[in-house]
Amino acid sequence: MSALLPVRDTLDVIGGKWKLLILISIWEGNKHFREIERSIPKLSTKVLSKELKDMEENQLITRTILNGFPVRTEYRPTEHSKTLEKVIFELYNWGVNHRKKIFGANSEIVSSNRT
Amino acid sequence: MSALLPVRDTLDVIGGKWKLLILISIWEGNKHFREIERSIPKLSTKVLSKELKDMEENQLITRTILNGFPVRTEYRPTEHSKTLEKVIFELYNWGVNHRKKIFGANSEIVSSNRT
DNA sequence: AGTTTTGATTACCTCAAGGTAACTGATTAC
DNA sequence: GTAATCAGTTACCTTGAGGTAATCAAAACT
Repeated sequence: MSALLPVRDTLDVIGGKWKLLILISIWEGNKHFREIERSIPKLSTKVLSKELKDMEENQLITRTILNGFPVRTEYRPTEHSKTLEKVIFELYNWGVNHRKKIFGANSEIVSSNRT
Repeated sequence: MSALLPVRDTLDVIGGKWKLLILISIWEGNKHFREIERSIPKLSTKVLSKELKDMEENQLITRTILNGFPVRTEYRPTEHSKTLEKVIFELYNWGVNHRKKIFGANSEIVSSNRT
């Protein structure tokens, strides 16, 4: 069944290692390239650059170049990006519940095997 | 922020190319290995085998071996798996909306560049 | 004996996401 | 002139998900 296409679309938009972290960083108020980069440990400029492009294409953020002294770019979240909050909340919710189901009581202790 | 850990968990469980297709196939009533395999074009036995194991670990399905003639295994969806329906619906919903936003009117025509 | 069907496992290959690191170009400050 | 800061780009490498194909074991049928 390809009623799954829209699901795939969504997963493409928020999937991958960095997209959500970057989006949240921008939601939190980080506007400039280096600012966002510094707010996320281990994130490289190459990956950030690519992800920001993707996110702009998907209309999750806007990019504005401020001409001036040491050249600044400003990234801002769109209203459209805010509609993701509900989706993310559902994913979060299910995840919390799933952890309880799988690990029981000690959900916090087990499985910190992710970067 | 690692409040994203549960989100990652959820994405791990439903992410990847095949997991949702397999889950839906089982939801639809397919019970046996070959039956599931045949219901999903291009899915190889190796991948199916691996995904079914993952899904069993994540308590989305149960596996029962029926001893008999040409050995049969029975896969069945759990109640826990049903709690994913809401999540999938949200992903679907957002995806549909996103398509409209990005492609406008001709959402159906554009971007069938996925297998 | 040989083929078919079930449910897999194993070895090998491919490809894209992501990681590493060096470099560009513009401008201001030292 | 040299360094620093901003916003990237480019070339190269690594890793893991997934694809391909052969093989295994057990029983039933022919």
